[in-house]
Amino acid sequence: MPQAPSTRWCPTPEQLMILEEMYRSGVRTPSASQIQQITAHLSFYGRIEGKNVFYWFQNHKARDRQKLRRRLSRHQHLLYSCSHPHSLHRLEETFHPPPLPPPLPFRHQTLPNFLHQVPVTSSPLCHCFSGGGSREANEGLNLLCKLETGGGVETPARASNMGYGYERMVKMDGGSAIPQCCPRPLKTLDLFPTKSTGLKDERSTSKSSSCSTSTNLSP
Amino acid sequence: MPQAPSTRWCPTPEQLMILEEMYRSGVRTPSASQIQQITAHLSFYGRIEGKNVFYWFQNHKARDRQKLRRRLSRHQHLLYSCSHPHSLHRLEETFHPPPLPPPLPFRHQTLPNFLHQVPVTSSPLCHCFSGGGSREANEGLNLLCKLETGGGVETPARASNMGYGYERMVKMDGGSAIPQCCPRPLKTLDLFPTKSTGLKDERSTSKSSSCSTSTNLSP
DNA sequence: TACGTATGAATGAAGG
DNA sequence: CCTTCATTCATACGTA
Repeated sequence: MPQAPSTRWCPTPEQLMILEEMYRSGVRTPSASQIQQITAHLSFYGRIEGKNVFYWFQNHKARDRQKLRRRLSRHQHLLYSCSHPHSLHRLEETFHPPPLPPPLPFRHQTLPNFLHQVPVTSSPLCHCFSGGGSREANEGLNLLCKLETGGGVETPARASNMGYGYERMVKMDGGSAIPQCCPRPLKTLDLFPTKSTGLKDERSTSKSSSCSTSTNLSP
Repeated sequence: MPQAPSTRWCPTPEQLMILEEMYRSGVRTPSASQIQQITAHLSFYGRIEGKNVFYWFQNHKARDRQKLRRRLSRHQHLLYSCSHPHSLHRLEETFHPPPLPPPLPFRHQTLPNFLHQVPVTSSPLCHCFSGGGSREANEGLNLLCKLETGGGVETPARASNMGYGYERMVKMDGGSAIPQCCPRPLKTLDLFPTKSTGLKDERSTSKSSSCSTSTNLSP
């Protein structure tokens, strides 16, 4: 049997190749229609859904960035100790030998074609998903910049100024009408009997939390 | 050590259960005071902040909408392909029946209640946060209506609002955008034509300086 | 058999 | 609300 209703999508070699090619070409965050097209095309090589494409790019980009960040921080340490801030800028160029295809400046090789809507492409598929170039193009540098500046201090304040959504709301409310009752579930409100079945799996001991929706009790 | 300063909140099973129950009951965008109350209650089951509740609802709502959209979109595709047997593109949804876990159905059993603005709540907690039932009530229908109407045909110019995460695109593609992507790598296919009607569509093209996909050599 | 890695998928959190 | 990012979960696969 070919396979059971595999729960998870797995790219076929062709699909993967194409996806990577596109990524290399600069596609990082394909738009709705792009994904649609990509999906349509890739579906020729095997089962695939839009979300797969979406996730693929999302993950790929994130991981790419992650690696880069890792490396950067590592090297940063070295340089940092040398107390030569300006050298950081050349960092990436300095050390990104060949391990992974960094957000290379595709701009000057393949993308331009798309930008002109000229079908000339190394790969038959790519030009279809050109998207824009500049954005992705800058992305690489941008990332580097961000990383560089952020360096070791990541995630700025999180409590101070939460953001637009919630914080603001709270402010508006001014904290007035809500007389936060008791810190514990009111007796009357005992809805769901807290099953003592031990659902509390919670890896509290773990360093962080995880959130697996219980909806997935699969094998 | 109970736990390190976990960076991220993760709902305990109880919290999650309650939140879901409330959501099912119609709570979609709790007000500040509601959030506070909810938070107060949930805090009994574990650490939790108002913003967590806030985000949870926001994300959950979006996700829920995604599913709906996806559903509709799939439906569309089916219909589309039916009325257009000519369509070459075989959408994944079209030919792979039920390979993936069905996006469990919207609680039509519960929603109706709100529609009547009847605070019928299966859980004792709910009534505390009933807020304006009607509001949420309409929200549900509203969403459905919107999706249904917009889904089918050439969606006016409402491509702007799509889910997030991933489905945002699915919606856009709606049925109009899909060019004729052959099931196999074409030689010269037109890039995404319909791109975006006029919405922001910030991505691919850097800043929509003026043109769309064309040469957008950065400044 | 037991880890370590790669990666699809999911979701909390923000920014705007 | 929309979009993106970061983290994390779960699993398949490889290697010792």
